[in-house]
Amino acid sequence: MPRSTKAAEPMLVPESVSRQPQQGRSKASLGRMLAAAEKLMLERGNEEFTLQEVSKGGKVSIGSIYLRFESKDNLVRAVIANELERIAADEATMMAEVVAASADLAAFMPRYVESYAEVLRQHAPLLRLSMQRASFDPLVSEPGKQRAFRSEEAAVAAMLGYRAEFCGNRHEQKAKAAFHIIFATLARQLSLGSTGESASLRDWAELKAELGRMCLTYLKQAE
Amino acid sequence: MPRSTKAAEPMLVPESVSRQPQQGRSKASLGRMLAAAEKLMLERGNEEFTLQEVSKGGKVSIGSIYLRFESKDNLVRAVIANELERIAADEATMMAEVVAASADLAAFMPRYVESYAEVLRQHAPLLRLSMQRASFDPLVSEPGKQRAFRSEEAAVAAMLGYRAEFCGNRHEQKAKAAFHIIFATLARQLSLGSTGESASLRDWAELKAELGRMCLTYLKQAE
Amino acid sequence: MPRSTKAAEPMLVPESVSRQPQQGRSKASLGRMLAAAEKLMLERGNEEFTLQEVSKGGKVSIGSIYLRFESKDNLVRAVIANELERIAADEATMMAEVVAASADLAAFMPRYVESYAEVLRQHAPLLRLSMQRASFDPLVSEPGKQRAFRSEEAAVAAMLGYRAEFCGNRHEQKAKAAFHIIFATLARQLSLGSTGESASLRDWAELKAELGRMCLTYLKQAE
Amino acid sequence: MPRSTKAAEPMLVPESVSRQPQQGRSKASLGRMLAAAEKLMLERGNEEFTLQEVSKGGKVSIGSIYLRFESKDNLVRAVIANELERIAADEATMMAEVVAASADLAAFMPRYVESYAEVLRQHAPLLRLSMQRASFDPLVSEPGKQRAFRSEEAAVAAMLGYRAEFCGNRHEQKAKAAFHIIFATLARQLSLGSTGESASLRDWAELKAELGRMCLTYLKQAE
DNA sequence: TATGAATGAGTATTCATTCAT
DNA sequence: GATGAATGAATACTCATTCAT
Repeated sequence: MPRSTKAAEPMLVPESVSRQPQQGRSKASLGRMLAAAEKLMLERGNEEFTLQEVSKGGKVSIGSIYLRFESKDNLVRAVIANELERIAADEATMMAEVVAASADLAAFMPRYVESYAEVLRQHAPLLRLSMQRASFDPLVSEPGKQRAFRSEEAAVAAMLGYRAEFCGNRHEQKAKAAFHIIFATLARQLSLGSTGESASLRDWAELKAELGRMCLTYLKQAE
Repeated sequence: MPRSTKAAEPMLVPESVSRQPQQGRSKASLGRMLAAAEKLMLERGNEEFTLQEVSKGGKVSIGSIYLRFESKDNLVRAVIANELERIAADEATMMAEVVAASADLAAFMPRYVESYAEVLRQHAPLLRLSMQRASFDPLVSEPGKQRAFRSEEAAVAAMLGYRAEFCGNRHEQKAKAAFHIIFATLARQLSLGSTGESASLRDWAELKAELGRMCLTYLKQAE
Repeated sequence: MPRSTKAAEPMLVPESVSRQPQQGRSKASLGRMLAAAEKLMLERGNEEFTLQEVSKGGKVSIGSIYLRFESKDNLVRAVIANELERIAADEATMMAEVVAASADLAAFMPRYVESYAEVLRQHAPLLRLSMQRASFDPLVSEPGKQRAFRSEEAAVAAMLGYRAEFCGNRHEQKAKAAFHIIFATLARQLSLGSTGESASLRDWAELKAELGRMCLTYLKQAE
Repeated sequence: MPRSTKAAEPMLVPESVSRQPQQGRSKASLGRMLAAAEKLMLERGNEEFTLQEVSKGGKVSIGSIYLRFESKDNLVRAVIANELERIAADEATMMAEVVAASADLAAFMPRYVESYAEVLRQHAPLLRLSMQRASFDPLVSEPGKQRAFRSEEAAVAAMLGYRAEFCGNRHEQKAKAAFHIIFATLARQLSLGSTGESASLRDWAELKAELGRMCLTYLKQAE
């Protein structure tokens, strides 16, 4: 793809890039082509595979792929969209569990950092591909932004559940800042944004601990 | 490049990817080809240009390019290496100025965050390319890590200059954590890691302020 | 079709390319597919359409098309054959009227040229497609020749009805020549043979008049 | 080609579709690719060949073809343009000879018909391809029209050289009509416009004779 | 040194035809 | 009879790299 995309519906749910609701045999073959494509994307990179390979690996004909997807680009987007849906679900579950288990902010913050890190870590490989692609494909970046915004809302809401413990009065603002800083730090450590210069701190576990501590101190003690 | 790299010398100084110390006319034409390549990379992306275009834009023959660089990949790496050197220089200057102007940690932290953000912002476009490429090219990611490590050392040293004000006794560890968190947050906000999901906080200026405040509180008050 | 044709029955009546005498619903759907194909052929060219499109436009399944026609080629031939039948009918009617209305050769010739031109003009679009296809498909060119031969016979017979006025004694030969020249000139002017270089005479009406005059003079006065 | 063409310079001289004036080895390889393409076009039809085949047959690399021609379409156009130039030259020579050898119109007309028929016959195969292509490619049809117009001018001028013998006073008009009728008849007989329904007159030699006679009678005796 | 013409492997996409239902 | 999902062969074009001059 020469780094440009057509008109474009802004949503990246699997339905917007795939073609028809499938069932039975069709659904199975759709699954096989998505799985084959995902495998290749993870091994080689977002676009570094051929449809020939997907056809072979997924035991589907080339024509079948074009029956479901308008283009190779849309196949790539579908793989990403699928993963983003799984992540959103995991994130929601995680957040509910963390809130339920945390009596106060001091319990919440480290647990949240740790759990969020784990969710991201589990999905890191495809998340990385998703973010790489988002850097030039609006059909991926737009819905990605939506999703990030909903993550922020959920996290901010959870923190504000402990607002009685907050210091100062810019509660929401501070919660937002905390979320951004947490996400940025975790993403970087998991090399989501890129691989390059991350992971130089000997102890990643340690950074997570400091991150929780920092946010806790910030929310409770910064004016 | 199909995501693989040959032998691979681990350094990415301009000399390791370029061929020989140039002089006079040769040096000028080397400059023109680097400038032409950089322009194209910024306009289109890391590899989305042809050597034909570099040849035209830089008024150098294709043969000349291969006289200086073993491959197109090495040309790309040289452009990146050049920029990384400029960044390192700017960063060192910036750090010296910030330290000189800051009497205590409360003065240092916000000024450092602000100034570092500015340095990164100025170099963001090529830095973005550099990080994209680092995600699959060890010849870019390895030296990138080195450079990041030196940035960390400098920042940690600067913060430790104010260690008397630190709370607790894990001084170095906390300084390292602060640096990581600052860098990750700034990088993300500048879309260095990718573009996708960044920049959802209304006020980027505000995030920088919070970031400084958070680190300050953390260093001075977290046990 | 890569310019080759199988076995090949030499007739191109609709029955030879279609499969069975249809009736009721089937006949209606046959009509719809022929109409849809004709529409597409006129819009885009002889083969520049897909069966998918015929299926959609004619509200018939792809399978249905293959139930009636052995191949896409035969569908195209059927569209052409249908049109050729319509033309033959129009031509016969036209000829009868012209003869009935013409007392002598001086009345007949211009009227015939004019009327024949009108018949060809009305059918020009499909006639053009027919002739394009005939250039490489014997299944179209062979029956086309038959039809042209019958046109010639009818025209020659009509002219010979006025043989008393002919000069010289190679009556039939001259009538044939006149027919050929008339047909060739009209066909060219209507861009039947191709589009290219036709229609450069300012006044097409004028050319028809000259054509009639020329043939009249030729038949009555050439030795 | 999906039957549409870009902006388009209206001329179809070899220079407008080819890329650079060649010399030496380059010129030879350009010649080989044109010859190979022409051979394939004559065997199969205008576009019914692959560049792979041209590469093999002409002993040139695919890349070389694209070095000379922007597209396969332009290669086809170049083959046609070359032939059109040769035809124009032959036609001019022929016309000069015919005029030089003809004392009066009675000598000129049959000789002209005969000679023009011969020129067209010699070039018939490629001329046929040219006209087929012209039916949908303006880059071929436009210059084709120009060329036809110049043919008309030359023929009309030649006939008017004998205007003293003309009857009536619409001299130019009649000469034009005669040319059109001659060209149309010859073209049709040579199956230039298509193949289909031509050549049904037993004796093609005879038709040419009648054609000459008809035009002669027309010019000298039609009022 | 310097040039830039020549090379040719590699790949997304279309669409006539088949055949299980 | 009717359907339309599945098949997969076939092909124009790009561009990094080489090497004769």
